[in-house]
Amino acid sequence: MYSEVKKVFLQKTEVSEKDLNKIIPVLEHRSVKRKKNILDAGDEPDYMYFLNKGLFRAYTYDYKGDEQTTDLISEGHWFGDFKSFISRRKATLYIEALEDCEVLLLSTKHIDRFCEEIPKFELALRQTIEYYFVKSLDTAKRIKYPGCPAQERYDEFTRKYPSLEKRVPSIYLASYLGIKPETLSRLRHAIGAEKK
Amino acid sequence: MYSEVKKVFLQKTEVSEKDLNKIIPVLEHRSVKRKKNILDAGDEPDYMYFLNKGLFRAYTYDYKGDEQTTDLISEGHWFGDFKSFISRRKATLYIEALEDCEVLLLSTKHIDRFCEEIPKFELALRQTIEYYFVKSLDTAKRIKYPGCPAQERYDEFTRKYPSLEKRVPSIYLASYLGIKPETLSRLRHAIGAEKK
DNA sequence: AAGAAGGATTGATAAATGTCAAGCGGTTGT
DNA sequence: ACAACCGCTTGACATTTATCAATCCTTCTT
Repeated sequence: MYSEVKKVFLQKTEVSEKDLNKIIPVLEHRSVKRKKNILDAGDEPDYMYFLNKGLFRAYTYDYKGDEQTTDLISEGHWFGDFKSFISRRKATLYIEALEDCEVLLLSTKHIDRFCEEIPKFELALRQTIEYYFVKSLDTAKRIKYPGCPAQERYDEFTRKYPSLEKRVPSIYLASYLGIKPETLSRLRHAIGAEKK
Repeated sequence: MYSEVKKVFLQKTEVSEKDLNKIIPVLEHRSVKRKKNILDAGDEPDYMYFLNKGLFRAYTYDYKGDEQTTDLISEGHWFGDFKSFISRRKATLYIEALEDCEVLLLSTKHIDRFCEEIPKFELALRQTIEYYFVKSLDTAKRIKYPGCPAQERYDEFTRKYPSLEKRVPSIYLASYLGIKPETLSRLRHAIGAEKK
């Protein structure tokens, strides 16, 4: 149950085994069924989440009122509405399970306490936020430049996340890539044809 | 010379007047002529910048080798290659003056020292990074969703930064919006016609 | 002041992608 | 098992935007 989150802490941060013994016990556990949301816009910034098993997508509504998938979250990652967490304002994101999921929860209160008590935890938190900062810079870069064909973005995605491509339903992947499902379908088929 | 940076510190952070007296004296000053770069990809993460006067743009090269303007920086803001600064790796951005500029520089060494000596400075730095984090999330959202016409993005820009619209040369604004200069020109003209 | 260079406009055309509509499987629930 | 539904695919067409080329207009240089 906790082996994955321990591994991530030990490999990616400087938090010690001893500190982990304080953190692990306060983690809550939650199962989230497919199609259920673990977070909705308007929720208080009460938790950050760690994904043990399953797959989530984050989405918002665009200027037209249509859902737009902004992020895909796979196992072994901390996630949540970082913007909400940082600013301590209500969430603006929705986060939905694409598969049945197992999640560990760390409350904001505990996070604040650990930041005071465990210097390396504060560092780890900052690094995690920075990681997502850099990721969002890359996302901004990814989405669309004049003349950059959707093909390019799709290829990059399959290169980067080969395993996700099959797990994510086309509608959400298309939205994530900034295209329509029909276009994605055609891209995929065109590739098959190209390779003969 | 330092009134603007003082104002920003006092208004946007909890750094005290007394702390400022330690910070201001170590600020370096640099003039940057139009079309000159204050930062190039490959540079060491040695400084963060504060823009006193003028206008900068940040750019990178896309998959085709074409310049892409990723950011526009106006007076009264801290700027630099945050990704490079956070990770302490060489810069990947280019930052070019669009007008003759006056810049204050704060070295990474001093930043690290102030982080140790002035708790509120560390907080201010984190807040600044978080501000840009949120901004980059919005940028990612801004650029392109399926069916979102360039018009929409252009309108949003003029609403948000009415003063910048006239100062930024069309080629760079177009690139920032993710369209070609010709398209931007047509959009602008179409608006005039619409309003009759 | 004349010429050169670069930016901005305009027009014609082509390419990419969205839209709408229909049909095809596979899954789910009763 | 059957019907209803949902997600995916495919086709025809419309729209948006890029591309290419020509010209105009500033600004800068000499």
